[in-house]
Amino acid sequence: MLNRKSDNPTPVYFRLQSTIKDKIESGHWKPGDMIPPERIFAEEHKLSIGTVKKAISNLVNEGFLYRIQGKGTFVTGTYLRKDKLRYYRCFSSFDDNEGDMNIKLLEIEKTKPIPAINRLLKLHPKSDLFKISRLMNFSKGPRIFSTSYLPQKQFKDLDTPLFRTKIEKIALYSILEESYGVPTIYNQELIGAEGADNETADHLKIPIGTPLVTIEMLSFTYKDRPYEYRISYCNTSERKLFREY
Amino acid sequence: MLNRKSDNPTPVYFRLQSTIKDKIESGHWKPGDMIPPERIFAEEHKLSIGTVKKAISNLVNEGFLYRIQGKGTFVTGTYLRKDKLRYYRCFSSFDDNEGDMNIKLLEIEKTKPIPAINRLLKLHPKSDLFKISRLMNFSKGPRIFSTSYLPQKQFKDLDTPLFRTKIEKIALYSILEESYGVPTIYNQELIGAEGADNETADHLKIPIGTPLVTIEMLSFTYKDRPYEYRISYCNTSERKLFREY
DNA sequence: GCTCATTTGTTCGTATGTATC
DNA sequence: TGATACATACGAACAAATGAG
Repeated sequence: MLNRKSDNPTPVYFRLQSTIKDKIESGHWKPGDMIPPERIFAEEHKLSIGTVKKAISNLVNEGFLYRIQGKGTFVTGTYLRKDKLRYYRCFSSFDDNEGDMNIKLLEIEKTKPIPAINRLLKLHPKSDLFKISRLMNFSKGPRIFSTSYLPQKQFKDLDTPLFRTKIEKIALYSILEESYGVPTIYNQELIGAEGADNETADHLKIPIGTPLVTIEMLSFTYKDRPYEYRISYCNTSERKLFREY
Repeated sequence: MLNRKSDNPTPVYFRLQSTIKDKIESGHWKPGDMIPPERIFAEEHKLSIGTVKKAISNLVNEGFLYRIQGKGTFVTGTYLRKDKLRYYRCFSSFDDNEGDMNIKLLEIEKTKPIPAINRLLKLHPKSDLFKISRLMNFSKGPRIFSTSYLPQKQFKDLDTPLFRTKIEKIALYSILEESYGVPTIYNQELIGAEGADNETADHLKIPIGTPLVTIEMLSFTYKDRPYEYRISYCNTSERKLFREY
């Protein structure tokens, strides 16, 4: 079955990796699921245990799986990649501690397509969107005003009361993963600075024109599929945005 | 020598990893150097080749080494980690191409200690610094004004004419690695927004008060030792700063 | 262009240790 | 305690790339 020679120079362990990754990306195995033990893979594909170990440990390194000795091998969800993926943390200096944050949902509504955003999300030009506006508060008041756009078709029912209450308590990416099986694999960002406009100044309780950091974020799930476009306006007068890489 | 049992539960391959890493971090093997072949490690430490392979491939995954089939195993320099470490790229939109950049050296001089910076660089409060000011130009003019501070003691002769000409042609981190054996392992950043002050506005040829992205960066080499503090002011009106993670 | 020694890459298989339930 | 699952370690055989001669 999975055998070398013939005319395919791809290593066996690599092809096994691909078949496992496919089952994850197709949703056959979901975040948190236990996949079959190494022994089973070895028997089914007539491979040595070492080759199976290599395939799995590569997927562990790539972040798709994690292993617990004595228990099994499991599919990684976003929450486990969080260290790498978590959005900006807020610090007042390099040696500061991170501040606490809470989220207020301002609005969640269905909107008509927005050409530039539909294009970024690789959607049909006529696909409708969800628009979610939120305010992030730190100790001394509102600091980040963000608006997210998601495909309506992919995330039905996101505007029901159930989700509205969840959104203030659980990170948006957790909801999308748990309820829709869409884990976050990576993000892209464009960062700029702008003076606060009327609406943003109002939300953040600052004078119009105050310099803000703008972060446009595009989030991707399996197979490089974008699923959220977000633009955030950050008041960094008290706390700046921290990143390590 | 490297043997299990006794009363040390640490895996053998892990201890071999540590001894190799030590030789790299102490400068015994420098970026670009070839380390001894697997066979030698196996013989010297009386280990099987598989165990040596595991230790080395872990260090490859951690980014300390890279291997070329048929040639050998080599110590990684910053230039090979560049994909992960390179500073912000400039894009006008998510699907844009990266713009070209050139660097102009404004000034390189010796300065007295600056308490806040000496503390961040973990230097003695009386250690003198180098101050390097540069201007990054993109197609449509100057866009980033940055000032770096480095320990004078660690980077002697950085203000000689030889380095002055190099700094405009080669990235600063390459110079520090090649001439002083200081590769970059990771960076920390604090990001904020500010209105341009007098001096910065002058350099970037923009009105005073124009919103700019400020990036404070702390660069680390082996063993979590900071070696550079840099503050950059970025005019993002044409091109924003791009990151993927 | 070819051969050969060297070095890493792949795959196999076995035995034993250790964590979980 | 036993069954199960992953972890460590050993070692052999062959493949594939590199570079020197």
